[in-house]
Amino acid sequence: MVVRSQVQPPAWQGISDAFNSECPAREVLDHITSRWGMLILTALGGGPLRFSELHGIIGGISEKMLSQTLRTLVRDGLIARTVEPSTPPRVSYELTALGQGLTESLHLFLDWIRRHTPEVMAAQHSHDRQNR
Amino acid sequence: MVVRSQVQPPAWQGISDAFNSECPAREVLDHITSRWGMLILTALGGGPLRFSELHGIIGGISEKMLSQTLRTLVRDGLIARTVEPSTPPRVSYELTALGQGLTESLHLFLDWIRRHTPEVMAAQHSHDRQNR
DNA sequence: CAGCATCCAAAAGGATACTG
DNA sequence: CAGTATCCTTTTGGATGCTG
Repeated sequence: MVVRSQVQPPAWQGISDAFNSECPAREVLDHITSRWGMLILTALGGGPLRFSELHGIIGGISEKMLSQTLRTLVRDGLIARTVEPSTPPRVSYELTALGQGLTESLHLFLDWIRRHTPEVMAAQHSHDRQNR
Repeated sequence: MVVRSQVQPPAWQGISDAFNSECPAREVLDHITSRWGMLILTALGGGPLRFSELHGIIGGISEKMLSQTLRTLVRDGLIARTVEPSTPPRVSYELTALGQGLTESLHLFLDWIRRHTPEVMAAQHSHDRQNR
């Protein structure tokens, strides 16, 4: 998942460590900003949800990718998985304290997107007219 | 780039429109959180940079992906491309007003990652020991 | 320098079928 | 219900070579 570039200087210091492809922060960034990671984390911001609820809320995700992304995020300590041993089994996912802190900055980011998507669409159309 | 799922209800209303795979906000989200988009936008937060400077700063990116991602972000109106007609040509990229606003929430997000990467790594190792 | 075009390898991701 | 396993398609992305 992390690109290993051999030509990096040994102790690169920049605006963010994530610029360094060797840094573990880059892996964390990749997990969170993966195609479905951000949507899953944001969905759980409203409280615990079960597998099928997540599947219903997030449009277009396959069961495979939901389960796969959840596993990664659970391993990262951002999401907790709870199993109620019943039949049928009830499995719910919720943000850990760590994940909770993350989603606060995440919400600001998604809010920005929601508010400014019209401007971006306008820019796209304007750009497409230029290059016709 | 956007997944077209036909079973979405016509007027889905959720926490964020990005949950709807039909919504243009999802495309904007994908562009920004694409593998290199976030790093490029953050790098430009410090001021205008030329193509080769970006290539040097962002570890592991190929010229192809840099150029491709830049084109998308320019089309989205987040980045401006300026050409000085000289030989050799000097092309510089900088954030537009729109892109500037975005990077503010982006910085909060990357800051969180930088501060909490150690906790995530600890969680990963703890999780790996559990499932050994 | 700042790229685009082409080709190819690798990874991501979807559909389907199946399990406890 | 909550997944896993398999297969297969699509997408991503790197390497290389070429251009104004």
